[in-house]
Amino acid sequence: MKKQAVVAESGMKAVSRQTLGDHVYEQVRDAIMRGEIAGGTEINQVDLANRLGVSRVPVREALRRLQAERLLEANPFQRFVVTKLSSEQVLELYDLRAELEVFAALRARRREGFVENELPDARAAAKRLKLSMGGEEWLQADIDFHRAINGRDSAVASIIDEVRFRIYRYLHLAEPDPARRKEVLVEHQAILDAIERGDDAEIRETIGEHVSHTRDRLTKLGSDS
Amino acid sequence: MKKQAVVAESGMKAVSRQTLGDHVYEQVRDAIMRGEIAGGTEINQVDLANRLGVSRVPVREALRRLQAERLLEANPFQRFVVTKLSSEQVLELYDLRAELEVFAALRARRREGFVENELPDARAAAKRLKLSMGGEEWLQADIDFHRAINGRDSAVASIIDEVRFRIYRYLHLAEPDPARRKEVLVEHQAILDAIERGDDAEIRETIGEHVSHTRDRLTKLGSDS
DNA sequence: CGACAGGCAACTGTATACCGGTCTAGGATG
DNA sequence: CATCCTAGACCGGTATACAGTTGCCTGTCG
Repeated sequence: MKKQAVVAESGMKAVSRQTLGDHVYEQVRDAIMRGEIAGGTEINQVDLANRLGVSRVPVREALRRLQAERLLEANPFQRFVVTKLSSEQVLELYDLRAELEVFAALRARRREGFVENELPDARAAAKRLKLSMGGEEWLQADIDFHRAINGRDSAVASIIDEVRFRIYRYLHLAEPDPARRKEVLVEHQAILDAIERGDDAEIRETIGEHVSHTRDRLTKLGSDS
Repeated sequence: MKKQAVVAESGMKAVSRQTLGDHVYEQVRDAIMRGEIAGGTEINQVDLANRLGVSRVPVREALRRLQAERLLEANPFQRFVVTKLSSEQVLELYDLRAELEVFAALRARRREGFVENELPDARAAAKRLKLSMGGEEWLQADIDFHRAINGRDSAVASIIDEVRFRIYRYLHLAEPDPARRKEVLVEHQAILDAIERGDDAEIRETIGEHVSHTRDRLTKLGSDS
């Protein structure tokens, strides 16, 4: 337990350090997103701290952050609980995300340097998607794709991320189907083309298509918590 | 300093307790929103803890929450800094809020019980606005109005709140002008009418008007941090 | 046999003391 | 004058302690 202030010793480029709190935050967030911790689960701080080999303080800070992002709720008697979304809420957030993605894409395209920086990244992510049709990498590539067309480090992009975090584990259910994945590739390409062409209406339409298709799948998967 | 776990002794209805961390969170958040702590200001945890009469632990938790909401920025081993937004960022967030408000209003109106619950609240808030043309209460009434038409406890509403928190202190500048306030009243009434009538296009338009007017004022106020 | 009071264990929120790491202002040094 | 160095100031993190809640377990009593 004497591993205090662990500094990433990689290159001389990684300026941004990570605190233990950051680490805990990511671990828990990812576990929730992957669905490894079911909605409604209570979180035991001491247990979590032990499991991650840290003390309660960084754990609590991480949990507070997750609370602020609404991945956790504080239940009546001050216990953190993994937020459980009703299917209505999932759909609401999903629609919201669609709205935000369109908004972000339209703005990103107009930004200085988008064509030189983000667009190639989006293309690369689309390519990676094509390559990993069945693999683990698929979801990450999907995320990267959307992040690229949202315009990185814009305010909207960070909010989209937040929404994504909240619904990710429910989306999970809708995606692994190979047939659907093939469709996704086509839809992504359509979005890319639209952005490349710079046609606002077309951007709006293609993103809308993409999102509403996934939405339909979510709806079909029915209404368990 | 023996005021631990202070329970609200009001009715037997107030189930939710407030932790000291909640208190710190609100204090700091409101101070930032009111512009009492300028953007770029560094925050000293010990100092803040002393000033509020609590220990460092709840302070740190509160700051982490504010970090998650992007009212503060943190780099490890440096101080928390009050986020400073460029005028572009303010405008981006403002446009985003417009988008979100329309989205939220359209959805809220369709919801069961909206006409019976939120709509009257919106009317009441509009009335309070009319009464407090110059007063302190104005801003609170404005907030209440928007919250009501956003549909309380929807997911979108909470995100709108978050956006509002971030830009509030900049909006501040645009509003106190009496002439503008009179306009706001008219615009609010138009929104209310549109919602009451349930005409989607009109809702979209009236909210868009309202928001873009404020936006214009923000733009005119120029680009200081 | 069931209801109920008391007690105990498990947790949380908070406080306090303390440590090592990091950043920075300002003085010493060349 | 630029550069280096150093002494706080401050932060992230650990360990520990303690009060207040809650839920559960249990023994008692009707």
